[in-house]
Amino acid sequence: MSTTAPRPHPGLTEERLAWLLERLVAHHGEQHWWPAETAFEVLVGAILTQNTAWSHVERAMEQLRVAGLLDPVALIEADPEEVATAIRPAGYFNVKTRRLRNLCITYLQEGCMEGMQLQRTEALREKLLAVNGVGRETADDILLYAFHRPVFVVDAYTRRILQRLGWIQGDEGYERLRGGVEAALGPNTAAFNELHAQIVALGKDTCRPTPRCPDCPLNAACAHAAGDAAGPAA
DNA sequence: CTCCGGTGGG
DNA sequence: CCCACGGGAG
Repeated sequence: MSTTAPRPHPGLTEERLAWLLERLVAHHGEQHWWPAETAFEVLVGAILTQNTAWSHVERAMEQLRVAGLLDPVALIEADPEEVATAIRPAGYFNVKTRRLRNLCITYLQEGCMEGMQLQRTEALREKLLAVNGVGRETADDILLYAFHRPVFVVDAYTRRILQRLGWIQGDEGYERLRGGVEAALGPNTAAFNELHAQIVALGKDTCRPTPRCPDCPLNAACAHAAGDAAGPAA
């Protein structure tokens, strides 16, 4: 029947993911994402945070707010140079200016939050992906954190952490990993919300490119901390 | 695979 | 000083 839904990932079990979420919440406390004022700001933040630290996004958002540009119509009608200047701290300011504009146009065409909320998740996802500048992760950020749909967001941190744990290979496709987590935890918006936020926190603070395993709340069960790091290392 | 990019941390 | 950052498009 479904040709788009990948089969569940064997290494991603409900037990493991529930354990992961519990351990991370115990270590960081609840993250209660998304850190934005309004649902529209979630869409803006989702573009601005592409390959960019959130601290820089916050400054860009504040400058948009001050300039009166934190509004879909204002963003579309504004001089692109003014938008680019406002979001400069977030980097990629020229591409992101175009992407914000593209997203705002679709947002208005689709009837803003009210109109889009009426659509089924898969249809809405396709509409978001059709926007130039919105890829799978950005679309899923929006679906989960603005529309509260039970969609799990896979990012670079997710891959790195799950791979080091030894639960996945690491080269699986995006949809495979998303589907794997979703199948294991069931359609649970609150769990997907918190798990992704916790994964980001761990990826930033502990499970970094050079991992700080001694400080990691997962090290007792982690293949990487146990020394199973892949590669020809001695 | 390459480009887009300012900013804070190591 | 270098590098990594809630990615995506051409």
